[in-house]
Amino acid sequence: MTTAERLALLLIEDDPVLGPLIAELLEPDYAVRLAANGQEGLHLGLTQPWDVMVIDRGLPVMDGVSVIAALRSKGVATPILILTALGDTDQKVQGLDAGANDYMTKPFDAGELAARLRALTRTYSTPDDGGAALVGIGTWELDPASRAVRSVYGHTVSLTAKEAEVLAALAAEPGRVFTRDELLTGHFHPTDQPGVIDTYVHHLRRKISRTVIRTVHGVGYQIGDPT
Amino acid sequence: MTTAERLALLLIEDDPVLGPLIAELLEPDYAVRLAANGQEGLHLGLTQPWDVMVIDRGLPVMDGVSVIAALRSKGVATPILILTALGDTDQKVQGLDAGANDYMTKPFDAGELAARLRALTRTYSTPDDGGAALVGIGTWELDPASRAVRSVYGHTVSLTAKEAEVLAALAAEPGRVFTRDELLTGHFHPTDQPGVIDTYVHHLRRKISRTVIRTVHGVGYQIGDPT
DNA sequence: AGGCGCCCTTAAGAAAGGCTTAAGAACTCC
DNA sequence: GGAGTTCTTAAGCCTTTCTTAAGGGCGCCT
Repeated sequence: MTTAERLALLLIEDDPVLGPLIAELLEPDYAVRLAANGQEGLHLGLTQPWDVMVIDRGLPVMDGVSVIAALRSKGVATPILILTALGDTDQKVQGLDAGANDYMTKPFDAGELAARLRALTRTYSTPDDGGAALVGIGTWELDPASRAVRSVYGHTVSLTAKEAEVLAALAAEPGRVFTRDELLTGHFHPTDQPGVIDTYVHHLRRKISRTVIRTVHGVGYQIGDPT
Repeated sequence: MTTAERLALLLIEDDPVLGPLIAELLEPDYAVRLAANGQEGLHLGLTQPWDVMVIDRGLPVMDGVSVIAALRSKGVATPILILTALGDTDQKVQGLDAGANDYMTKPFDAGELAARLRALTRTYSTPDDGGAALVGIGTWELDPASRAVRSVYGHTVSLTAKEAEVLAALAAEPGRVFTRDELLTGHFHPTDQPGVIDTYVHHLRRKISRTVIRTVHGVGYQIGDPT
């Protein structure tokens, strides 16, 4: 397989025509899961790790903005692009206020959507001299000091101490593969099982993005570009 | 984790139809507690921390304006929006005079109510020339220097010395996370336990707003968003 | 294609930390 | 000196976080 693994994308769109259409449009580049209503989408968003979400604003029963607010309040920091048929400024502000990372109005250009999604899922890390590091994921940025993941719009989602330790350790040297034991030393109790790391990696993937941390089978974990 | 947790809203409304209706309307965005009369509402308002209150003007037994006046006299500065069926100017002035921060007449537009509540609960911090910082919540402004919370309508609610010290320390550097020990040094007796801080934080939350001060689990407290 | 590890995911108990309350001490202001 | 605040402490309860473990799924190698 020469192609890199496709990113997991959660699409929440109730329109029976537009939903499958967008899904098909994105399928070549993303593993798309379509949720037809807000409740189903919220549940999927909370329980599985995703790389990015595309959410319709005008959903029946549970509004898109409410879904985003609920996800963010539960500590999910995954990048979200919100779609709407209406384009006035108030709604744009409201969507971004609720915790969206980007915003597009229908009808939209397929190329632009693809470009915006690429921007949201682009990861980069800038190692710091002090050992701390700012890790960037699309419009998100991790601040190790306050253990918070912050978007450029000012919304923050906080990590727990251990989650932040694992992420910081990996981010300190982007590209390097760490074994579980290496990630344990210095930060965790001497008695901890290497399996603890697996759990925190899972937490981080669910909270931020499925692909922030790459698994190197038989060795350990890695962050940053695998070039 | 939690940043963007839902805000706690106290709704005091005696109408058996309108009360639950408004509550349901706001539930997606707020954790709503409905009080069916002024006495119950006043008690809840005094004993628990809230982010915002919506109070009906025409309550039986204890009038909405009286409830507001009582809350303010006890040092509660939480933003209050007062609702009424009657829209003449006198009553509007009376409500605001009593200490309300905003005013709406029934029947009202759900979107407008939501917008006004957002405005009342929006927090911001503005660094002062002198190095101190002002923390704003809706139409309130907290001035750590003079230990007072002042509304644009001229009402003030005062804090105690220790409450103001904690607030001032946190507000001096918005976004920075302070440990309990850092908050103790310089201002408190050398013998004081770090747990004192917890108590004052609780006081500030009850008096002003549940979310002015954010807890960073295992580390300390933080004010404002590091924008 | 099959077997063998490794990894993912979940759930649940344990531990730690924070919240809330109440009550006595200290302080202020008449 | 007395009444009313304000300050401080501490204890119990509650929430969050940490840790372990086990089952199922998936990738890798022969």
